Amino acid sequence: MDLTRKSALHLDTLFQALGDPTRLRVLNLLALGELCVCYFVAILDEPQPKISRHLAYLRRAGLVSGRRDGKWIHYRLAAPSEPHAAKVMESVLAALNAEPQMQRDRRALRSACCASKLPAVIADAPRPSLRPA
Amino acid sequence: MDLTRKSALHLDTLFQALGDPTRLRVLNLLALGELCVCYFVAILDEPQPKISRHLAYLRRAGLVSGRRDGKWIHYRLAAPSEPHAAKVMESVLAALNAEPQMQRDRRALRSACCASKLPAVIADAPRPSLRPA
DNA sequence: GGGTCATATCTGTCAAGCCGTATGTGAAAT
DNA sequence: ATTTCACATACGGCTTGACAGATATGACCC
Repeated sequence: MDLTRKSALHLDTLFQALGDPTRLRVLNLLALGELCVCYFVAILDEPQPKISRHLAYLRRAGLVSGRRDGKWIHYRLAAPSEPHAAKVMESVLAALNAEPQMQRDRRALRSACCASKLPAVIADAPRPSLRPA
Repeated sequence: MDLTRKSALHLDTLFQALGDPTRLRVLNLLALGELCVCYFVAILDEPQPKISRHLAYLRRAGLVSGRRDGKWIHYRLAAPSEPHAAKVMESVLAALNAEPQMQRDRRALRSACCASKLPAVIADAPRPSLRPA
């Protein structure tokens, strides 16, 4: 499996990748910093195969890249190389920031991260280091 | 038929609407000003039903609105009401501006507009008044 | 080695999207 | 009234995408 990002990112394929609510929720969380898969599963409360499929889609579209770390795979945002596309992504993340659902997700991630006792699914996973609010 | 724009424009549906090359080409031309359908057909060199279908899609997504004028129907961009979504659209149009294909389309429209002799398909249509370059 | 955990992929099903072709509609012209 | 013009929509076929559920991979631990 190739965990690095793929490709050219023509604008229409970029938008296809953005055209799904689950993928937007994933990107929204990634804006806070690198995360491993189990965090998406826990925070978004979706089945693991569903999360993995959407991550693979985002990877093929070149929007995220993954890095293996023992049992875990950490994903991070991959800024598009084309500067205008990067600008678009910037405004997209800003727009996500304003949505109530996305704000809830971010809050959930932040509090899960600092909690003394974690839910079982992510108890052993390496703690992400989130961007400061 | 309802030619006005529709609706709520949640971000994922916005991006679904942007996820097709023909629709991006249509939006790119509309950035120059209001246009009637036959101009899209002529400039993009695509069959008329195909253009109409994509215009209907954009209309349902709330990105364009139409106005009847005798036999012709003029379409224009409809800026999203939500300010962050409007920002996104702004950066999208800027990104389109940078693509060679889109630049070709715009040049083709500009020269078609000022030509003394028009192709038959748009010869009788009202001349659009484009934004200055 | 086997077992377990985190993650990825396969399988089958269903809805949605895109296309070309054919046909419908509404306004103008004859 | 019939025709014509500009545009919209309906129909059928093909492709893509989303999902749930089951299974495979790859790293770690015993």
